[in-house]
Amino acid sequence: MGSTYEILVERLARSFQRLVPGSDPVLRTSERADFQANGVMAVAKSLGRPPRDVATEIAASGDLDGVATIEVAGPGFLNITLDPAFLASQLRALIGDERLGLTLVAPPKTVVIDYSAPNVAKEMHVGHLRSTVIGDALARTERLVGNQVIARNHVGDWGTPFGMLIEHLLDLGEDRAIAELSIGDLNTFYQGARSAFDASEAFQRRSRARVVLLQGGDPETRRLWHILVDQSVAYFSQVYAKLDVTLTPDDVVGESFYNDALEGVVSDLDALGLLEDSDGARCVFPPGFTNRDGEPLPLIVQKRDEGFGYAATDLAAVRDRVGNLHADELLYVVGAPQAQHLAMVFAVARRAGWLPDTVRCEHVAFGSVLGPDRKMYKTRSGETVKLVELLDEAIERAYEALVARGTDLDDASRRELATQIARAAIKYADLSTERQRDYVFDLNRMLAFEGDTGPYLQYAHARLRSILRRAGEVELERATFSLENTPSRSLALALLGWPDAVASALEGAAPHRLCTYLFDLAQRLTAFYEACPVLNAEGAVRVERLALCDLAARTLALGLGALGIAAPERM
RNA sequence: GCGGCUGUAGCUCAGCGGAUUAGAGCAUCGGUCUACGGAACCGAGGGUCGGGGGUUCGAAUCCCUCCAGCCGCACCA
Repeated sequence: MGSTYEILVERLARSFQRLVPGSDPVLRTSERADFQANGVMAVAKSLGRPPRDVATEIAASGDLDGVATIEVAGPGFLNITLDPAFLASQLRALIGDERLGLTLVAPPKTVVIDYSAPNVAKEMHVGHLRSTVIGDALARTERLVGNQVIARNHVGDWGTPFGMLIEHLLDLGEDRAIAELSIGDLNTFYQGARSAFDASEAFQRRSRARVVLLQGGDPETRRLWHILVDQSVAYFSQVYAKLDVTLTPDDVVGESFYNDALEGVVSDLDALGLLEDSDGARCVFPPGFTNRDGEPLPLIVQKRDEGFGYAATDLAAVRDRVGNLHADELLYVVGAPQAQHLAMVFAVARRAGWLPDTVRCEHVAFGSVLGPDRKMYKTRSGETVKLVELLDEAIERAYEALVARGTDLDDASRRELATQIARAAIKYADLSTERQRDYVFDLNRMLAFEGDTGPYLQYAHARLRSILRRAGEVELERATFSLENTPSRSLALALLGWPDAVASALEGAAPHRLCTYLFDLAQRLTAFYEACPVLNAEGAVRVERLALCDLAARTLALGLGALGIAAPERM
């Protein structure tokens, strides 16, 4: 069974397609009725008939009998109002349904999501926030609808900087280096390597020689490299735990993983006749890409020095994900500046036959996190801001707010709650605006308990839970859903829209649509509280109102969960 | 120069597969109620939807053009 919206579309489409095959009712929610269908005008146009005439015919078709009534309005809109009995039965069906009407994808798809991607031996900073948070929300939402998610944390664990990093590790001594890395002091380590490299030509020579050893597979060098990787991955895991992100060390499949596949990428492209030599570099020139002189733009897979560019790695990753992991969908949660590069990689992969048209492949691009000055978010001294420090500050502020409010929690619980609120604040602020936009990082606004914020939604949920706790045991199955007034009916309609909100968020890889839905739900709740006292009501009315509260609470919890945000019982 | 993204109320943002009076939050102003959790609710003011053209009965939404900001445009990933 589909959502209420889907049922309406399906039934309306019968009339529409009888008139014009392939036409769409263009069904939307409406302020004037429960739904409105805007597709009549287009149909009337192609038929050359007056729109109102066509609308009247569709209204009289009986397609919505037993479900809703249709009223013709304005130039030819169909205003649709659900029959009370149908509405009630739709709501009753949600009571025993853990997923609240959300149907599982059948058969499940395999979705590979590439996100987070920090660099080994480098601090995680705000630049990684968006990829991590958006990617994790998409992963959770995909799992919620039954898809199999394979997370790929494409960490930067290879390349010329590793010569320098390994030499620095040796200079520090293994023990000291490990100590520095294990406490997450990656900035100090990296900057130490950097300044040694900048200061000493001898160090530079050693670094270059070390790169050669690393690439040549020298066992001792590989061992040292592994130390860097393992320590970093352990640190990343701590950050993910603090953020409540589902990535694990198993999801780390770094650049180095593809090393053995790179030669194959080049030789296969060559065999396909796609490879061209340009200034000594081996390139593919996908159509439609030009450089600043209007000449074809190359995707460089092998550099003049025989080294492989990251395009080769990305192509190998596509092959692995499609060929070995059998992905039905590839999502790359990567910043907008990479748009051209990824578009070229995808284009080449398609041409090479490594990325069939049946596989959805999308660059889930996002804008930057800005500081108060609307420039890239940096510290006053111009350095990047550590992700953990950002989170710690948010936790501290949330904690203080809880203290000031005087909640009767023990300190450990208060800590935990503050952590949940802080995560909610930061994640929701990131997820709730349209991905492609830049947004200004403003803890005050994010942590506010009013307005369109994560904490507000958590609060809306906690408030419902409080009511439900006080109500005690109630047989919600007995709810009749008579929906006696506008606020309760409006709330009910929102509850029925949950599956559509999830579908829409997944379709556009757009978590903000889910945010918008949840915030709208929370707002309808406040209107509902005003008009419908719950605990003071009696009999069937009380049961119905409690049932609405229960459905709303569960919808909020499920929705927040899909975003990676906890829904605490009390606040 | 070419390409991409962004430009909607004082501020932060939805809406952009065209459709009935352009929505929300914050802020401002004015109200409500011994509160099922006042971290509340109700109401008001506030917008040439960056500018200009075009398509259409109808455009914030589609097309063209211009302006502004950010980003990308061959061997660092």
